[in-house]
Amino acid sequence: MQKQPTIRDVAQAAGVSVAVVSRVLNPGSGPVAAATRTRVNEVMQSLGYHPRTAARELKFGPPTTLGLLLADVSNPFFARLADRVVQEAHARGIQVLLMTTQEDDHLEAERLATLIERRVSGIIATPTGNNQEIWKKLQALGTDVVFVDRSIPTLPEVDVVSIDNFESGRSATALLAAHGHRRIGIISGPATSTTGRDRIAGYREALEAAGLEQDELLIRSAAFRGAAGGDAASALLNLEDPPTALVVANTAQVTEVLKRLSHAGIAIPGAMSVIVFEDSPWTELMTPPLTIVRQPIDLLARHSVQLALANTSGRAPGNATVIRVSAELVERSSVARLQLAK
Amino acid sequence: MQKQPTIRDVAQAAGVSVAVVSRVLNPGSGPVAAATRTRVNEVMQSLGYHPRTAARELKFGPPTTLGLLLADVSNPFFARLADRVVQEAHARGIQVLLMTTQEDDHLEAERLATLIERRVSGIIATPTGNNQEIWKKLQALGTDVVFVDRSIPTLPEVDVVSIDNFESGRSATALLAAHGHRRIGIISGPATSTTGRDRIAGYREALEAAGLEQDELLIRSAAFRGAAGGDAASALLNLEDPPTALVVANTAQVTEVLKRLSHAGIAIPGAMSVIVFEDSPWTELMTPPLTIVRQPIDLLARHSVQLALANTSGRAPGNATVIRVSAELVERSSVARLQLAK
DNA sequence: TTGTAAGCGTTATCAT
DNA sequence: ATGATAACGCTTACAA
Repeated sequence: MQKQPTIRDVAQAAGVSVAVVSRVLNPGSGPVAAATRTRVNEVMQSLGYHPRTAARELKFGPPTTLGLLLADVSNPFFARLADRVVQEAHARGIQVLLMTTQEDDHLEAERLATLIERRVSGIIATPTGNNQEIWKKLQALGTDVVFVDRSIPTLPEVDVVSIDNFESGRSATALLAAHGHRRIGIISGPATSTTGRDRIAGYREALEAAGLEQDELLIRSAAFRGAAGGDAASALLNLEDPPTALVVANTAQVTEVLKRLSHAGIAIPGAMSVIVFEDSPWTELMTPPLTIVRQPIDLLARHSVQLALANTSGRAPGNATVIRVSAELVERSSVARLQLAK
Repeated sequence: MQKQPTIRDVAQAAGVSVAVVSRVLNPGSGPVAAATRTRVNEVMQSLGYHPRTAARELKFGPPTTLGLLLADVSNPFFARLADRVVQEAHARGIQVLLMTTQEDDHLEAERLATLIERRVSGIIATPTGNNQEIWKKLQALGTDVVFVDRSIPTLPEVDVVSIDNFESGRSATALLAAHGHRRIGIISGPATSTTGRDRIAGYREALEAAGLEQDELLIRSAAFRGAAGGDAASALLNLEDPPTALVVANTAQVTEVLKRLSHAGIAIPGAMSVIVFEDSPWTELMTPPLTIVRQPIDLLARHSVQLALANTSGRAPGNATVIRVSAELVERSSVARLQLAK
């Protein structure tokens, strides 16, 4: 346990002033003789000197840290997003403070408070939907806020990066309709989430285009986490006229749904066609391999980091950047033509 | 974009000195009249004041940030570990700086450098195995370093939290031997990783206990990431006397291995029994449900955070804390009795 | 090319 | 109970 050397120690040991040391630390900041530079560098080396970030940040606001506020990192989708965001950020010399909300807006508020205190330059978040005043304040403070995956409709001034949920919901549903299904169920996130809302809108559009009747009973909003997805599945199965096809619009819910189907002895795709929003490697290893909507996580991450670092602080209100990347419908074997024979 | 109010602004607006404001900010630090306190609080509220962490950190070394340096967050095991670590840390008011190495020791060195500059109080890491001097230096600097999941044998002075890899490898292998298998293959991490090393040691022990011959050809070390696991599987299958059972000792490799088996038309568990170190929900949904070694991620996370925050800086060398939690062998259906009939 | 000194926002030690 | 004021480690005019 040794005491950390400061810039002053280095200066003294090298026989120069702190200003000189600072200049060799930040190259562009001023002239320094080549000989002095190497000498100072040597001293830093031998002393094991490392400039202290906290002290640096004190001078100018630090565009050196990004907040990443996710619902839940144990969800593979968010985990991979985090992985990519971290890599993108590091490539630009930016560090990432990771926080989770567990979909709890109270926790979210707490996290945002510490993010404010840290004066992070940008925040990439999957917002719970509440805490709107805080988000506004953050922006007013000059923080670059980017919503990823979902957004808050009543906060149009915030940048958003997500897939085209409407189109994804539409095309998934259309695929099922094209296979002859007339009773198509959809399990989606909470009604407050734009993700769920847009996917359901796309779903409705597809039904209409296919001339199918819309039945509100077939539309289930379930919490993102926990067993809610499974409960929704059970409810659908217990309908007097149950669906023959399912769009499961959330990663965390898929496993629950599949468990229920399996327990109920409902075969995929024989008795039930399934499409899921998910892209884990294991979807391909299932029996049968699952037809999925693949989200381009790399793109989501790249755009998010880019926006969060854009320093668009002083822009006119109303012109938020909205980036919608298209998701890919990957057809495998969990969707089959409807068996007309009962 | 408004300028952030400082403690001085608050003091002025409240008609008091900065010292008083500081005292209401840090309750135990000194007396302040109840009336003044509420007035100051009101002013802070209306001004939207938030104390700046960077300035605080400048004074005393900040036990307020933890570095979490993982190989890869897209790996579900690490992702869930990250999730738990973040929650544990937040519960104690600590923030987490997330970094990844991609198993690249050069990247690791860079990340460690920034962690040093940030003066984090502790680091939880899955080390690549190199950069030993840097780890030592970190400790000398008083940083609480904790290796999780794996460790570096030549760095015995670092705290470690992991499952009992030896026992896990042993019991998994013993289970296969008990099912009559005599040719048991193991695919593990790189030989440099303690994780792989210990699991293989346990594997050997089990073979010996069962009176089975050890064949080095059945032991495959493969890189943690990429398709290496699949290649190892192929190599094993091409042996003149191929194994009838497999222990796959790494999360990321499992999917690759299963793909190869599937492509080769080798049925599980009919033609090949399989045990994997993995605990994603999907292992249960596979056909057949996979027999797994389940790692108690919660415990790993909790102990790691605890150690990383223990501030054991000044302890005598040599008495590093090593915590081994036991993993659970969950028997499902991917292990079957060896079919003697060829 | 190098050195001096004044901040950055906060806490802590004195006095008052 | 409150108020000046000196740190903390670094950057940056401005001087030399």
